[in-house]
Formats: sequence, C-alpha cells, structure tokens
Amino acid sequence: MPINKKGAPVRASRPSTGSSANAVRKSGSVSPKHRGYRPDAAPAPSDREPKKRWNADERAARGHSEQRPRGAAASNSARVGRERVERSADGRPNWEPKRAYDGRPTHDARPARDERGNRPARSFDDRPSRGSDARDDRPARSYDARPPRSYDNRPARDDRPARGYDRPADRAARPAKSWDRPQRDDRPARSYDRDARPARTSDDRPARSYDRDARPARSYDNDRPARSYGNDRPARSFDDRRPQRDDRPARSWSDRAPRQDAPRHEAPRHEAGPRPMVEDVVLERLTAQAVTAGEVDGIGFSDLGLGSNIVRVLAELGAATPFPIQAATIPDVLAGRDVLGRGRTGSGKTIAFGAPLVERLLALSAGADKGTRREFGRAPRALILAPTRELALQIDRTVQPIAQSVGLFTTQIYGGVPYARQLGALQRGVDIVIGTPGRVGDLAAQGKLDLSKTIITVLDEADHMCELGFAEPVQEILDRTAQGGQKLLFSATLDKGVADIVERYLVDPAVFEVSGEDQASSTIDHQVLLLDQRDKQQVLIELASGPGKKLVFARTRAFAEQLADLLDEAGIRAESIHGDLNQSRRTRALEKLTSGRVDVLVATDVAARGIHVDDIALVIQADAPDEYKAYLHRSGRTGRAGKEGTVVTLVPRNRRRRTEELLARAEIEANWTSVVPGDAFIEELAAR
DNA sequence: AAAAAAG
Repeated sequence: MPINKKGAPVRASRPSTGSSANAVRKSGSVSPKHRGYRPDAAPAPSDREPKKRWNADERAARGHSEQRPRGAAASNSARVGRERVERSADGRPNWEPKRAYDGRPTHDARPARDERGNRPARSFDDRPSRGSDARDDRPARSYDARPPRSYDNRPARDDRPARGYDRPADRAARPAKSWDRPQRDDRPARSYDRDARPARTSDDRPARSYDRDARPARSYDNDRPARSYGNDRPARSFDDRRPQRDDRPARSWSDRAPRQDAPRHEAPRHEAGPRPMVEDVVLERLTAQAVTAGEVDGIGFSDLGLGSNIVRVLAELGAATPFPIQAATIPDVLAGRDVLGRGRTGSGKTIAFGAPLVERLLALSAGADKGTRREFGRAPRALILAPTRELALQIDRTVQPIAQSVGLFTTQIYGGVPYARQLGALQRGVDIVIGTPGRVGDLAAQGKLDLSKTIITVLDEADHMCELGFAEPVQEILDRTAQGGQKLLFSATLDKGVADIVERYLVDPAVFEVSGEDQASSTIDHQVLLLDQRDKQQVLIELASGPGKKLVFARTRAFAEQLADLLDEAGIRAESIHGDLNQSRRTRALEKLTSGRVDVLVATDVAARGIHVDDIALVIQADAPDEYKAYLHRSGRTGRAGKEGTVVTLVPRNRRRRTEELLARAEIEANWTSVVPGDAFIEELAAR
C-alpha cells in the first residue's frame, strides 16, 4: 500500500505553493487509470507512467531531488505533509509547470525545510512588505489559473451605486421574513423513525412559521419570568434547593411533550433537501431553568459541593470561582441527576461537568468498594464522549488533573492512533474514559472496553453528537453503559436535536442555561465582508497578515489545505488542520497555533467546536458555514471567557441572501461591508 | 454536499 487511498492524492498532489490550477483540484480529479493524474496541472501528463509516479528510478530519471523517504515512511509522508511533496531542484513541486509569479519571490527564495518539514523561522524583513503602501505596486496575483488581472481594468467600482450593507438602517428595514418557507409538508418522513414511536408527520403539528414575529417570543432575558412548567415552583436558591426537590412535582421530559404553544420538536429531519431548516428552531424547553450571573456572585466551588482537592485544582486551572453555567449544573450533577446544560461557547462547560463528575465518582466509591477502587483492570465508571479527537484530548487535559487530585485515573480512547497504549491503560484499569465515538464503540464491541460499570456518561457538544453520522454509534455506546446511569448533555447550541436521546436515555433531566448569555451580550464583534468571489483569496491574505493568532475556517478539507498554502506562499506562516491529516499532524498543527509558532491555522469544522486556544483575536470564515450552529461554534473560538474577539466572514455577493438568513437564525447582528482588496477597512480588521 | 468518527 504505497499511498493511502483516501488522503494521498490530495496531499501528494498539493503544491506547497497555493498555486493556480489547484483551485478545483481534489482527490476526485484523479483519473481511475492514473493515480495522481493531473490533467490540468501536469506539464505533460502523457509522459508520466501510471503507477510509476513515485518510483525512485523514474524520479531519478526525471532529475528530481532524492529527499523523499522510502518505504513505509515514504507513503506515510506523502500523505502527511505538504512539505514532503516532491520538488524539483528549484523547489517547485515536480508536476507543476514553471509559472511566472509576476516577479514575486518563488519557492526558491524560501529557506528549505529541514528534516521534520519545518522551515527556519522566517524573518519579516526578507519578504516583500505587505503594508498597504506596498500593495499597489505589486501585480495582482492569480491563484486559479485566471489571467493576471489588475484592479484597474475591472469595471470601475466607484461607478456602481453605493451598497448599503454597512448602513444599519438598511438592515433594520429588512424584515426577517425570508425563512417562512413552505416546503416542510412535502418533505419525506424522517428515515430513522423508530418503530416504537408512532410515525410522525408534520401534519399533526401546528403549522410552523419561521417568521420571528409569529413565533412565541423566545427570549432569555432576565426580565421574562422564569419559565415554569405549569407549577409555581419557588425560585431556586442554591441553599435550599436540595431539600425541596422532593416537593417538586415530577417533571419529566416526556410528559411535558405535547405543549401547544411551542412547535413540537419532532419535526421530520431530512437527509436531502434544500436546506436543513428543521434544525433552526431552538428547543424552547431548554429555557426551563435560567441562572443569571448575579445569582452566582459570591458562591465558590466548595459551596457547590466540591471537595477541597478539586477546588484547589480548579484554581490552578484558572477557575477560581464558578461561572454561571458551572454554578447552575454542578449541584444537580452531584445529586446524580441527568442534566442538560447550555452555555455559550467559552463559558466553562468542561468544568461544569468534569469537576462534579469526579466528585461524584469519589462519593460513590467512598462506601463499600473503597478497597477496590484502584483494582487492576477495573471497568471505567464514567465516560465522556466528544465529536473530535482534539476535543477529547482537550477535555482530558482539564479532567485529568481534577481526577488525579482525588486518585482517579483517566484515559483517552480515540481513533487515529495505535491501539496498544489505549488497551494497556484499559487493562491496568481506569475510572474515566474520554474519547470519540468511533474508537470507543470499536473497543466496546471488541470487549476490550467494559462499559457496564459506567454510571456517568457525558455527551459534550451533545447536539452534534445526536446528528446524523454520530447518533447511531453514540446510541450503541449508551446502550452499553450501565442501566439507569446518569447522563449529562452539554452544548452551546443544545437544541431539540437531542430530543431522541433525551427521551430514550434521560430521566427527568434538569435543564439549564444562563440567561443573558445571548449573542447580544457577547464580546464578539461580527463583521461580514461582501466581496467578489475572485477577490476572496487576496482579501484573506490581507486579513491574515496582521499580528496575533487567527483561525481561518474553510468548508472543505481541500480548500483548507489550499488556503494554508496560499497564505504560506504569501509569506504568512500557516498550518492547516482537517480530517485528511493523520493524527500527529493534526495535533502538531493545533499545538503550533497554541504555542504561537504559527499565527494562522486554517481549519475545517473539525476545529469548529470546543477547541480552546488562548487569545485568538480573529476568526476568519473564508467560507460561510452552512448552518447557523456552525457559525456560532466557529465564532466561539474567539471571545472566550469574556475576552474580545472579531469574526470576519467573507461572503461572495451571490451568497449574500443565504448568509443573511443564517445570521438571522443565529441571532447575530453583524456589520456588513462591501470590500475590494486593499481597502483600509480590511487592514483595520487585520490589525485587531 | 461536507465534515467528523474505526480501519
């Protein structure tokens, strides 16, 4: 297996130069007969023998440098790194025709990468100044095989009527009416309806309108009386809540279900369809118990019921006093209740479930089986599932020290890495497993991971974990955990998408969110730049050229890769992270951003959720996301823990409408600006 | 249609 089937074509073919004809290239462009065949890029494809492309003899015959590793290492590196791509002597990938770079320095000018693929630190002096003054005398750059274009021979922009996107009044005048879409009723019934449940059709629901005004007001403001489910429960206070629990009328998810004033959550979901409108209505029941920031003033973690060891570790982790979502959920988690928690991105959800989970495990083992607590080969008693490996790792970094402080052990179980180490840890025995659904389910099915003693299960990014590709493996895993075990579901965008899981696995869950934590109160400034599609890459370069850490989102792996090259080529050190990279590359890319060795990370949505990197001041969406939740999560990589942040979304004019709708659904007020490359406003954003 | 998650 010389080359990984999935990753290699893209990787191996990727000129590290963000080059022209690359724009449309992806693995699909490989002809079945010619692995790596590049009709549009290769100088003379016909002179290249299929299957011998990576053959050493041929390479030598073609006079290429011989740096490419052999054997297994070769195939691996071909997949792994853009720096491993074959280059001819001038540093240009061997398939790439010589191109005029308009006088810009080419690869020849860049220092060679060392053995590990790193280039020596770049000095900012040896590359062309990218100041705005210098920009004009640089010829326009073309990245996708278009003829070079100068801004001067385009139709003069100034002649066009001014666009009003940056005028608030303009936007205010536009009613949010664009999403009262009619098509719901003729869509097909949901495919994963279970037999046990009656088939649902949209007909038994009141017609849903997406018109904001027609919907029952959804507000998380403090000025609305706390929602109660038909009973006048006394206001919650942290001191007297526990004893009162028994007096409360039983509140169960299911018997609250047929509410008339809210749309039923069982709207059919559709694998195909013009747009996933269904996911847009936030589950209203989640507003059940709102905690305000003021409510938790003066409360410490120990007041919430956490032990001194844990409190000390939390302080070391930088959490001296609980955030609202933590204050809200910790007591109920400790009490053994199922909990649904919604807290804005960066609001401290990991500690909200991690700390009480450890404390509760400790409490549960304090009794009879104290002696067996560290028994060799013991089965884990808690499981935390996350949608990406990076997130699982990150959760472990928070939970592990907390667990360690009370003598409990965690281990990470996720894919993309060898089994041995994970199996070894499981054989020794662990208390808390943190992982991703694939490998966890794999090991569980193999009998290597015994979940039957798992009495606490956490779904982080729970709404995502309940979506199409995840729901099934997640449910299989949940089915293996201990009957009646405690379930904790957390997400910044927790919505009705979790209803199936909740109905099936949760009992009388406590539902929390933090009131006032909506987008309006966020510390994130949302900017939308309307531009010509063909200007996107240049504008991206200008945006990314400022100081500070930036996270760039692209919609596909190929485009993420391409943009990383583009930025690299433009003299901006950039890494990419996406699912086509092997785990060590992914980890390294993220680590490079965290450590500041690169300022720019170009990512697919693999990095959209949960990933915390300190001090990302700017999130750039080279592609707007498809879904409003993705927007919220992506933008939530900045503005964390109350810090300021800016999100810039690049929107081609033909996607304007769609983006407007998306932002409206996300309840985000963005500032729209029409730009062309070189605009001072871009520079201003880049400088933030 | 894409991305993620097992290999």
